Amino acid sequence: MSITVNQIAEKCGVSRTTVLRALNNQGSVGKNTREKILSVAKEFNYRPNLLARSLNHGRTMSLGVVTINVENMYFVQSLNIINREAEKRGYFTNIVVCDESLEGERKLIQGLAERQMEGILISPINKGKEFEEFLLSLHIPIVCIGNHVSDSITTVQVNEMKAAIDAVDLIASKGYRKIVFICPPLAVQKQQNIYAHEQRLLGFGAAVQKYSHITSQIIGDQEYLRKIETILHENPEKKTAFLCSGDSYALNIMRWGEQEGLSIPGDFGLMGFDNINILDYISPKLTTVSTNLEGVATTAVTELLQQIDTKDYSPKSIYLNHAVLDRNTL
Amino acid sequence: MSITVNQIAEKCGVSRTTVLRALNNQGSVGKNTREKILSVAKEFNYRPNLLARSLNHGRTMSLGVVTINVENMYFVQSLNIINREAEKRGYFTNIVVCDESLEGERKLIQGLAERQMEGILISPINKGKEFEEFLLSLHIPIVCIGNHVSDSITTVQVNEMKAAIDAVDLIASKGYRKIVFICPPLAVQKQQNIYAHEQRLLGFGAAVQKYSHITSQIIGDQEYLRKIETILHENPEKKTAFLCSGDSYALNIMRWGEQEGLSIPGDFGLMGFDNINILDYISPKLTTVSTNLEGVATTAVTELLQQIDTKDYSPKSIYLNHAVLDRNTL
DNA sequence: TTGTAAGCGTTATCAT
DNA sequence: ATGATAACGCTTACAA
Repeated sequence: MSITVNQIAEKCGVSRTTVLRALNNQGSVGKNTREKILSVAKEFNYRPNLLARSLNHGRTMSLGVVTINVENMYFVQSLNIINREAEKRGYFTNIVVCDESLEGERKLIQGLAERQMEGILISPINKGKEFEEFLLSLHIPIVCIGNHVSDSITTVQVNEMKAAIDAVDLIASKGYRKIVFICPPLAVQKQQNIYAHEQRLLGFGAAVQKYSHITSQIIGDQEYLRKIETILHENPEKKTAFLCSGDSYALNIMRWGEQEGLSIPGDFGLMGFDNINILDYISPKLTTVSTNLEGVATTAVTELLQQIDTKDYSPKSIYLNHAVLDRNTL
Repeated sequence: MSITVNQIAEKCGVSRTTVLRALNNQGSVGKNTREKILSVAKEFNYRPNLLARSLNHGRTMSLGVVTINVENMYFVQSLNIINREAEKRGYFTNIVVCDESLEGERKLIQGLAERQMEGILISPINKGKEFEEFLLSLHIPIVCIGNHVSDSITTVQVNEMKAAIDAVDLIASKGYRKIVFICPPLAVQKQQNIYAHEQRLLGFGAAVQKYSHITSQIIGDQEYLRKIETILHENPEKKTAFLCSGDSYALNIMRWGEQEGLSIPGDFGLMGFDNINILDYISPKLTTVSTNLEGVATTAVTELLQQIDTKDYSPKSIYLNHAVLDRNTL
């Protein structure tokens, strides 16, 4: 605990108002008193208690950011951007990690609200009516990044469905005759928010219909490597590509392919989603879709700060553009 | 803003003391009053203001963690661990990002202290007497992870010097005749805390002396790729290995080698430091040194929490064991 | 130039 | 079973 204004006042034999005036350089203070106050403050390392300050003027100048899991890589890239943007505007950014727990995410959001964060950014793993109501009940500006909870909550995202359609079009244009979509287990949909993946899946379904000569398949479970193996064995002649709803699936497939002595795109085509930053280190260069995380993050903070400023929390849906990155695995 | 205890009291026509008793389920409250209070609280989404609560009993149950840059990968791996460990003990973890700015780091630490964090974890990029005094002046438990500031500040780390010696020994045992150490620009040492790298460099120097048949060289600037090229051209017959003080240098060298059509370890040996988690996705498997981040992080939180509990902030230096990971690039 | 008093929302102590 | 009061550290009128 550092010294308080009251203690300084006592030590200097003046009132705390005077101390405040000296410390904050406002109002007028006698030269001697000012000097004495400042010297005592320095000597005892006076440091304002921001809890007290915030408590009385009702502002903390702090934002909360809930992140799933820092090893996840996806959302992590946004954190620097969010932080930089918030700092420019004088806000302090508090990041908390929910470690993939649905319950944990709720508790953290609650905790941030109780700590009087002025706004919260999330890429939520919770979903559903109850969660929506929970968020709304906080009466704090909240912006969702990537994952959509409800139209009553502001969301910044890319059009994932359209992105998936573009991805399929690219694959089709390269002459593939079979496209397999790899995504998270569909069973978790009931509890967990995988909106982005769902949208991509929808896009995939819509897109493959356009190509009557292309067969399609969906793999939605953890055993995808084994299934891929089967597929490649059963249709050795058919030019097959795997479209992954997430680069990390693609990376695992690359690693597996390497072990099996398969070449990409020689033996099969591969495409990811998200353009996570570790792709820079990986070869061959993965063909993927950039979901414009930088743009999404920047827009999300800007929107959040604007809601705080204007006190207008009316929900918006903001869509940014994605980009198909045609690299070396198709 | 949610409803406050006072407002509930007013609405229910009772005193705030009674409201508190009802909300916290302690003391005795009449059945009717209790029900009324609880229903009003629920209706208006009562949420305790933790700023006020903390102000009152002087505890925030929050820890601050300062991270350099989430793209950096090195420290990021610890964040989940820190968070998990702190949560077990009932603490809330606030992560802030300093974005590689020396000034930023100081400001953030200050900000965390002003927000009454009960303890702070840092892998500091600042160094020197002044910074040390700054940290000490906060009178808050602080634990440094990896980078050392001064013996007056508790630090949890591995013996980097010994680790570097072990690395050199491994390289020597594989028959290399020239070892080149790649590290950050030495010019930044004056301002920036690169203690771990300095220690590794010292270890490197000490180790190569033991081998009279091995020549050594140190590259401490950004142009290392060009210099490596020159070295390989000039001594084509000499078996050369590059020991990098950080896996990301090694990854860049791998990428470059690939572009140049060089094979590892065929054309040169390569070894990194830290065992960052993206190595899992990279092939060939990089030979490196694990600096036991998990252990360091766990120990750091535990130590921090202990200091908070016991109110004994006396500085310690805690060393954990490293492990040389002999994989496929030597 | 300096001080007094009330208030932010919560809690703890001591009454009734 | 309920309430009054002071306190945490800071801010902001409003005096003097």
